[in-house]
Amino acid sequence: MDAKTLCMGVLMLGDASGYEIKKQFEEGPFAHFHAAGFGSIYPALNQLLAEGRVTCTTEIQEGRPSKKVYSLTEAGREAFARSLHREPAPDTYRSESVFMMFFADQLDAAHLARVYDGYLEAYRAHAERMASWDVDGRAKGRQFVHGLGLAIYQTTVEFMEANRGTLLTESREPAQAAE
Amino acid sequence: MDAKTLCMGVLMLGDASGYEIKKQFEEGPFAHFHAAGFGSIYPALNQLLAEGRVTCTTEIQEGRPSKKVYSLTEAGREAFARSLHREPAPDTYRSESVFMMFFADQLDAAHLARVYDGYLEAYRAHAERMASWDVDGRAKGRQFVHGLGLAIYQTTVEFMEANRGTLLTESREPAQAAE
DNA sequence: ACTGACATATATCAACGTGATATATGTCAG
DNA sequence: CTGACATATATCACGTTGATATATGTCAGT
Repeated sequence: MDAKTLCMGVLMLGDASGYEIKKQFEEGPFAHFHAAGFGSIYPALNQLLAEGRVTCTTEIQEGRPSKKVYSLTEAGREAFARSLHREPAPDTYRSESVFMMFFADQLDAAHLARVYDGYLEAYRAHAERMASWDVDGRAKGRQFVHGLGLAIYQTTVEFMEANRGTLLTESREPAQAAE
Repeated sequence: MDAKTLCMGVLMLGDASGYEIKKQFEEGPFAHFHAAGFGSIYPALNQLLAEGRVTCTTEIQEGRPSKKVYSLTEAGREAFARSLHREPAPDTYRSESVFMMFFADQLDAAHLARVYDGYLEAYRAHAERMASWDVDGRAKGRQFVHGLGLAIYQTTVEFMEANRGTLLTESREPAQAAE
């Protein structure tokens, strides 16, 4: 999915600046199944502007730098709908942490414990944050995606809590406290 | 994780050609948590060769094109161990299908059903393929990663089977047979 | 009053990876 | 003998990633 479609998707939920779009991919409803950085968002917004798919208004704020707020045009909504009807590319999932856990035998016990507990903690935080969202009254697609993401996060946390002992050799060395 | 480390990881399990390394990321034990294409594998192998981390032997085969089989050197094994002890980058997961499902309201019923069932079928196939692997006697990291991947695939399949009706409007239109 | 840490905000760029394409050998079914 | 498929290596345009630069303003500590 190209950055332009991703930006249009966020703008379908409401007007936003480049900075706010990035936050949607970090903390918002898209966070668990897609990402985007400034390096792709800003060029994408400029292209969308040149193509007439968004309009841009500079908003002067008090106590903060000004921001450029982008808004989808009718042409933008149509282009987005067309993008949604293409064939989806296969999922990609990449985890350096899991790659490391795969080679647990080659790892220092302390490093393995740090990676493991860091990973578990990150997923626990994701699961808790998602569980706290209220999706009542939202579009059914959004509710479905929320439920699916939550189920996957919870499964991961449960599996890792249940199998921690099988991977980490419970040593009494001072490698215990995760940094 | 850079392509060089990924290639070294595969070579830790045994000598392989570039083509075989790619297959490991498509069908092998790494398939569900990392990917790599020819465009990154071949340059990575050439760099590893130049750095003395692998050796290369051309194997002439009957009934098939010759292949270049790569083998880790001691320096390669050490470099790999160092890579494993760096801080892991956060996971990235990206799914165009889930992005589309998020916007279910904006989709044709036929397209939505096709995306949904295609996705479910793909995950069912992954789950079945992984369930058929025998990991007894393998390294404990490998067993752990296998169990985690399987749990996630199964959760996804179960969630999608249980919630299909909530997202797809069960119409009696001829949009039924998925292409 | 000053410092450092943090949050908001836009923008750019080298380095890297993706996905498509080219090339070549050989099998197998129709 | 044609087309589809699998094996096998290689390259390249394009887009993304992750780091860096720039700037404004708040807040807590010294």
